[in-house]
Amino acid sequence: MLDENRQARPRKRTRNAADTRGKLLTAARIEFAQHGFAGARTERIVKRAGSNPRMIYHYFGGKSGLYLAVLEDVLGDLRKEELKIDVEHLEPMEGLLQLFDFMNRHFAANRHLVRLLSNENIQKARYLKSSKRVSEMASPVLELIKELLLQGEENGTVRPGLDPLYVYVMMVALNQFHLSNVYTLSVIFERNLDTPEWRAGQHDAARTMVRAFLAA
Amino acid sequence: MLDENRQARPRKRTRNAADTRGKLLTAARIEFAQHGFAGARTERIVKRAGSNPRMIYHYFGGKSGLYLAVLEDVLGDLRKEELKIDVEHLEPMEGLLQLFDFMNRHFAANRHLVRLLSNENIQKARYLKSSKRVSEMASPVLELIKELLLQGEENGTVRPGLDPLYVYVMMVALNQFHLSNVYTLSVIFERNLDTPEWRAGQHDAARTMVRAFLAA
DNA sequence: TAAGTAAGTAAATGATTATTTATTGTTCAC
DNA sequence: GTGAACAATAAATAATCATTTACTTACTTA
Repeated sequence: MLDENRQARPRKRTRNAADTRGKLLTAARIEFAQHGFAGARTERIVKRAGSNPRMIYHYFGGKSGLYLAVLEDVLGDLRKEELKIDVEHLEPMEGLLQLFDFMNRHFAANRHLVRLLSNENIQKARYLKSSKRVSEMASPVLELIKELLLQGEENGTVRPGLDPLYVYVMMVALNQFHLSNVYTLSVIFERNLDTPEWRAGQHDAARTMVRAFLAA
Repeated sequence: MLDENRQARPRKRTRNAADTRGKLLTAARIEFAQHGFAGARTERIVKRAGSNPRMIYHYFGGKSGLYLAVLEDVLGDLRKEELKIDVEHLEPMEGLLQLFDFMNRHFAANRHLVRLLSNENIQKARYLKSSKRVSEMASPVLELIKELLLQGEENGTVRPGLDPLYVYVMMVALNQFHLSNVYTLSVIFERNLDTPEWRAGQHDAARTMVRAFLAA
């Protein structure tokens, strides 16, 4: 059986553009998240995708093009999820907290997103800047926060005069920081913070914090 | 004049171990912060330090050794600053808020620290783990927070039952996130967040948040 | 069914870059 | 002052890696 594959292996060559492209994209997402742009190796990407180097050029024009595609892909996913959020019918405070929980879930479930953004920041958003699709990615969540804050202000349940962008950034900070910094924190404090328990505790504390801040 | 330097330039060779080592370290700090480990180029480091490649091996054993030295150096600086903090004589709440302000100042003034940690996290603290000096770096701030929380709990000015580590991590998160993520945030929201004004506003909001959270 | 185009493979290439080698200059202890 | 150890330089080397070239195989459609 093995001998059959050993030397020649005619390797019935399938031909499926969408599939190959998709596999490269997924493999690249993992590689870039794990090593950053400069640390990523095309060879590893290609190997994981079960393809070969030439295909990166065929579909994406090169390593940079592939990287940008990954970035757009991942941010697109976030956007898609965000559009599903339905909190406008809730009490403002409850709505804002559910938004917070949504972020928490999304980031926890998409660690590569956090890593990719972290890496992209180190390079001062060099690649993201060159994306023609950025405008599509502006978070609809900001608008949502704005409305909820306004409603809450009106019915007296939310602290007045808050700037939506600050609120958004702080929410993301509290949900993302512990994820993107678990490793160094764990080493420095000689304690493994990369556990579901710790994350649950941190989310709890963070949620309390947000509520205390938003309350009138 | 120019001709004199042109071809031979005997280049009176000075000999100063501490100085050369220091210059390499500083140049490396900038380079690694700007490009991450994989993206950093020894050639650029050496050029900026006015030295030459061989010296990296002479003093640090190689690129990895230099990187680790930078990391330890930067964290050592943080530690040194932290030991100067004197807030134990203050009211607990005031003390905690001043701690928060200290962090804000330190991170804002040491952007490379933020970047280096960010990059180190992408690699899952690979190099930091191998440091023999990590134990020296455990932040004394954690103990400080613990004491202040206790005092505040006793005199009824601070919310009881808070875990110092969560408090610490959230404080760092609120002070660091907007720094390590300015670039992507700026692109996504099509608005320059890398300004003193924006940072001041964010610090203000964050401070209010911390106070609201800590209050009894 | 033949021609043309897209998808896929294998291997070479060429650039970049960390690391070494070989050598020279400087300092300091004795 | 001499020699041993250290510091510095320049140039070579060896490894790594993105990118190309040349070629083969599958699919489409006219």
